[in-house]
Amino acid sequence: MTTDVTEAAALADSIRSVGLKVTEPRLAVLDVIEREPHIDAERIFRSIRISLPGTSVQAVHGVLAAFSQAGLVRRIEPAHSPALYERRVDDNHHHIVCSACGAVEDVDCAVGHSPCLIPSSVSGFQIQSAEVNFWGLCPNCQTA
Amino acid sequence: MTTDVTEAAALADSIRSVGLKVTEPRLAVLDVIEREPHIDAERIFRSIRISLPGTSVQAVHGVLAAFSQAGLVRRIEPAHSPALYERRVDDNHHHIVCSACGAVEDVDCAVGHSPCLIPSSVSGFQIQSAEVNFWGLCPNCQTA
DNA sequence: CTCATGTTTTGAGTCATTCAAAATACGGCT
DNA sequence: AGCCGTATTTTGAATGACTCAAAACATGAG
Repeated sequence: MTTDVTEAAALADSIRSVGLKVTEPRLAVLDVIEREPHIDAERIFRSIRISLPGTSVQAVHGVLAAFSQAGLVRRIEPAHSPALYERRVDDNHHHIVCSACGAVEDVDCAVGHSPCLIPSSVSGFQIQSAEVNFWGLCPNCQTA
Repeated sequence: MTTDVTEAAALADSIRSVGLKVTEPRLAVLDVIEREPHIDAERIFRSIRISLPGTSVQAVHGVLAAFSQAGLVRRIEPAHSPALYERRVDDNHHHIVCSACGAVEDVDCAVGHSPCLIPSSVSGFQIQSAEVNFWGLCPNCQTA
């Protein structure tokens, strides 16, 4: 549950490496995201408030905004869900969401790197990125 | 700007065909979505309030909820945008959004019907649908 | 150790949407 | 053609997720 010293140092290093100051709230937030990917701001807040009694949800949003902008975490926004955050940031992977319980898992695209991500007609658009979300039932919800 | 009689009748028919009652607000909303796809609730409201002075945004949301549930319109929720509505509902097409101005265009997947939409590993999920959003710059925003 | 600047706190406000109760209108039936 | 039950809209309030702003505070460069 608790982070050991070397782990904390690693987190601090990643924060410093993107040019941000290392603070308690930032360490705590990054730690939670690392431990539980695809988590939303509210749940991050509930997770860190035990060790950081003075924190607020707004503070968490502030930290997350800084992290996202710095490229330290990725923010995903599946339909019908608040924004979720994860640390896998450099590979363009996608997600599968359980339409029943909301569980989220990472998915690598089947056809290689980004093949079907070059659509036939783009109406003159200059494509920058693609976002793919699968919807389905997770193993648990299939039986229930 | 105004809908002629046969057009109105066609709209009424599609509404009836999904088992919903035909009302002024519903006709107006469906008409606007047909005329301007990828429009949000607020803009639909502003568009119909001229001919329907008594309407409210909540009413529009009500109509849209009924339409979506009945499968008459499709609701899409791109990141950083309110929900958008469109009438193309039976083909699984995707969208490209301008990251500068928010313009949205339809996109058919390049590799056929839904090829890369079968991811390699699905963690035991039973896939129901896939949602693909491209992000880029529209022709206008490329020059500016 | 000190201080400027970056962060967090605190509190309020916004946007998109939903909920609930009362008023109203659609359309099947006579 | 008119009536009535029920679906729909109106009206008003409330929610969830997030943003904004000012004041208090902490980090880390010097």
